[in-house]
Amino acid sequence: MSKKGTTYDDIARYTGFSKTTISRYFSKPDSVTPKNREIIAHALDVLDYQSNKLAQVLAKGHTEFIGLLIPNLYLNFFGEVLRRFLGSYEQYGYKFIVFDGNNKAEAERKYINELISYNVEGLIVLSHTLSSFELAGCGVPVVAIEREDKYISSVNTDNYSGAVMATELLAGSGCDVMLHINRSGINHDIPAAGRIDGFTDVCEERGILHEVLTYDAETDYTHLESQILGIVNTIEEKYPGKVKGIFTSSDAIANIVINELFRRKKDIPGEYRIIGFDGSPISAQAIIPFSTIAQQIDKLVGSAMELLVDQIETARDGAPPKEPEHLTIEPQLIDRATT
Amino acid sequence: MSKKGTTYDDIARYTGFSKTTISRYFSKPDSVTPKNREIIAHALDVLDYQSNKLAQVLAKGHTEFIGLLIPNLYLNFFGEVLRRFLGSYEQYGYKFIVFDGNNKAEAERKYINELISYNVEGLIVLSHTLSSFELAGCGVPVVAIEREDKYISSVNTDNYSGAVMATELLAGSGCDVMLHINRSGINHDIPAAGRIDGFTDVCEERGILHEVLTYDAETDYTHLESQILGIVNTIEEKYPGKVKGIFTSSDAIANIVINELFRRKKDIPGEYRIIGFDGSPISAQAIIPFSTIAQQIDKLVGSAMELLVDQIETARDGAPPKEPEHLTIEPQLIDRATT
DNA sequence: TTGTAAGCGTTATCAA
DNA sequence: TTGATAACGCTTACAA
Repeated sequence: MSKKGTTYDDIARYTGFSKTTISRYFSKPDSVTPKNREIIAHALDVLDYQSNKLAQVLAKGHTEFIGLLIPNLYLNFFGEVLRRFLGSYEQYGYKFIVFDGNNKAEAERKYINELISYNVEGLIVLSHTLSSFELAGCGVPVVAIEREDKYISSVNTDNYSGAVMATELLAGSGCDVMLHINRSGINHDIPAAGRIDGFTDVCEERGILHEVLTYDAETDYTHLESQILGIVNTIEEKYPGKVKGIFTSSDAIANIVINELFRRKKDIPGEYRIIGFDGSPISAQAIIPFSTIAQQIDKLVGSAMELLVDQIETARDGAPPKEPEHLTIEPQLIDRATT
Repeated sequence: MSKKGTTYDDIARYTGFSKTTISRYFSKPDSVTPKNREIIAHALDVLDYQSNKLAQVLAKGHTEFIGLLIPNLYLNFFGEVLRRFLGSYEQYGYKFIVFDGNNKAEAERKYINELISYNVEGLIVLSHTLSSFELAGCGVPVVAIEREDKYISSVNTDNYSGAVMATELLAGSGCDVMLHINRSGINHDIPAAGRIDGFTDVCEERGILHEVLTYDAETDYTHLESQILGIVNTIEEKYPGKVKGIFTSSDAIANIVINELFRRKKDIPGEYRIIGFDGSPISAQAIIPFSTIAQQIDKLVGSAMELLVDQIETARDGAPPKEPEHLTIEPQLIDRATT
């Protein structure tokens, strides 16, 4: 360290005490006489002491670091999640080392290794590139959020129940046909698959005409937009004159749909009724603030931290790891002008 | 550490070499015979060795940690900035410990102390709560982005030139009156003040009727929106029938203005011409994708990293800190349908 | 209440 | 090419 670097040794020399006493001044102040405490406090001040957590960590064994693996920050959802985790510092005292894996498996493996070698005590994983099986074997507690989670603990939004709420809201208002827009090739083991199932189940139960329309994994916004505009065309052509209820798998998509319908001067919520998913800011900032199924991000994050901290603490005690635990957070219906 | 924790000692014992040789195997492989290298490699594999960077750091003195202090992640700008910093890992190898100070000075001080005690080698500061004077005294190199920067190095968008571009674009298209919307009480020592100056200077130079309209620091989106809607009313009442050029200090505000004017079926870009600032996604996703002055976030971040890494390296050599350096990045005009 | 000494997992400096 | 040995800054028995 080329920095100042006042150490316990310096304080000890300056005060005439031993290193141990200085250490105890911090860890067990009561075991030092008030008078000596003052002496040490003074020395600390004079020598401008800055604690060195890293040395502390090495000696003691826990870093209070948590590794955070996110897929991107472009989507508001992940930014919001990250913000809550960072904010949890006040409550839990864990610091976060964040990596953006960019959906590249090799990169994510590398980052996990980096994280492990910095002795992170746990991992929060939001990216979906690596299998939970692989993650389970990385040597530290792992908690997943909204991703495939067979072999690791996780916290997920109850996507199925959210989809049911959305679909029932639309169905209840008497739509002639129900449409759901989602990405193609959604695998059944990821939580978000519940959005499709919930939609389909409600429609079938009620015997309403319905269809799931899909788009390919987007490369960027323009690509996504052009695909969605294509879907809007399809809908217009296929269901003219009918009252259409549209449930989109994200707010970003709902926004594109609403913009286009608004430009075409369609009647919302007369001919079209629309509801998104996520509860991201765009739902409130769109040309028509729209209804959405809001994920309770604070609860997702809060539960994830509780799960992880609990596992970290049992790991510290040398106890064997517990069975993976899966928590579920209910989403909330935000009813706005589009339904 | 309750974890596996294979160490050089274990490898040494297993192979019959000394700790030193194991260390050298990693740092100077050439100084170990190929044959012995194989032996060690094999032991590493068998014992499932995971390197311990923390111990390495303690011994060698640099952490390759950079502390990042951001004001929030709600604004897309900061999320995007964070994303680029995280992405710079590939190039520079620095890890980031991120804190969200939430604009609370006490919290930020505390976080800086935390960061220092984790031996971060440098600090990137985007939050604007603490003075650059205070930051300059924190003992490690600091680089600021888009904030007051008198006593520390910094990278800023050329806000003045961006405002000039925006204003000239509007003025050149023949507006009767020019309006600029910005927050009230902008201090003159922050870079963003250039947005007002650029606007005013161009208008005065060209002798165009102009006005700066301000709103109070927002508490949340709804609060901001209601203030902006008030401003839109003012504009409508004050300048009926005139061709109005509006330059807003952010894309978020431009979006609110455009939504409202669109709802009121105003002619854009006939009666109203609008340009935002930032280049955030909303400018492309709005009901009318709008013109904006885009900050080149990749360049801001790239330059900040170069500045900081340079300072970190001179600090490692024990050299005295250099004079603060101030870099400026030109923003880019994105010309869309609203101008 | 205080001090001694060993240890945490590396790297660095000498010798051999 | 390899190995002792002493750091790095702190914690933690165990003694005093």
